[in-house]
Amino acid sequence: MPELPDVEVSRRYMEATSLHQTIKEVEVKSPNMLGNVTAQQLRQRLIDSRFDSTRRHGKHLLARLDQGRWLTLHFGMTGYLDYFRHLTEERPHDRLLISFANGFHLAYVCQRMLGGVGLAEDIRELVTERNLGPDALEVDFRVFLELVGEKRGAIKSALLDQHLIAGIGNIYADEILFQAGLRPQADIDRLDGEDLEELFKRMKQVLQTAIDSKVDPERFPHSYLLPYRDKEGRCPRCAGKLDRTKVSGRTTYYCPRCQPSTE
DNA sequence: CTAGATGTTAAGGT
DNA sequence: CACCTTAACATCTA
Repeated sequence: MPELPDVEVSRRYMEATSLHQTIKEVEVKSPNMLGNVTAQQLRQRLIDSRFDSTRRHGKHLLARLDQGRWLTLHFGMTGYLDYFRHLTEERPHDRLLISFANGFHLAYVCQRMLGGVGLAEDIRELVTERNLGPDALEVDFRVFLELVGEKRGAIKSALLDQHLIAGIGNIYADEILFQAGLRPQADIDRLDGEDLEELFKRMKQVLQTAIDSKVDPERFPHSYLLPYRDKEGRCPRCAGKLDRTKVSGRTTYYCPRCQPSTE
């Protein structure tokens, strides 16, 4: 679930469900997911406070508490939010459970526990602490060029590097490169200004389109790679068989015809 | 039973 | 230093 578009959709979900309600109870179900706070500190900060706004930076979601400070959530590979009324027995993957005065609950669910929960003074603190680059939806072309220009190696590695630009993960890196017609393994040094401009535009477009589609692959444009991203998958543009390889240690799908080698 | 999965980081090698 | 690959984290599914 959780790359930039997924986190943005979660942010809007939280915004639509969980603001301005007094927090009555906080249960830390998996204390090992807490980063820079203890369960006790987190409970103390949250209980009797209310969320009054949310922000996102890259794959991090932040919610401001009206008594100061921000709750920070990272979803790892399997995290999401669930706002619901009735608490049932079997919710094995709830890691943090927040209960509001109106009787509803907000659960931070994370099966694989690769994410994390913490507190931050403000967004700047989080960005500095995690050494994050600018958010992929906010970065402008000039800065994008500067950042990418100081990297070497495969272009996909640069897109995945949260310290360079924050928000893009394995799935959307492949989608962006497919839309830009660039091979994921392409050496950054071999890309010209036109390639980089196309990449920048497609990065914005793909991320925004995914958000607008509520990250539901069925709503994605038919020209998108994502639904075909599996063995036996075929290119939505030329119908040729996709290639599968590893880049930056991550499984990578691309169309060898529509994403020509820069050799 | 095994391999692999949307993330991040540490460790070792080139 | 900068890059690459691998393993590890905890858990489930094909």
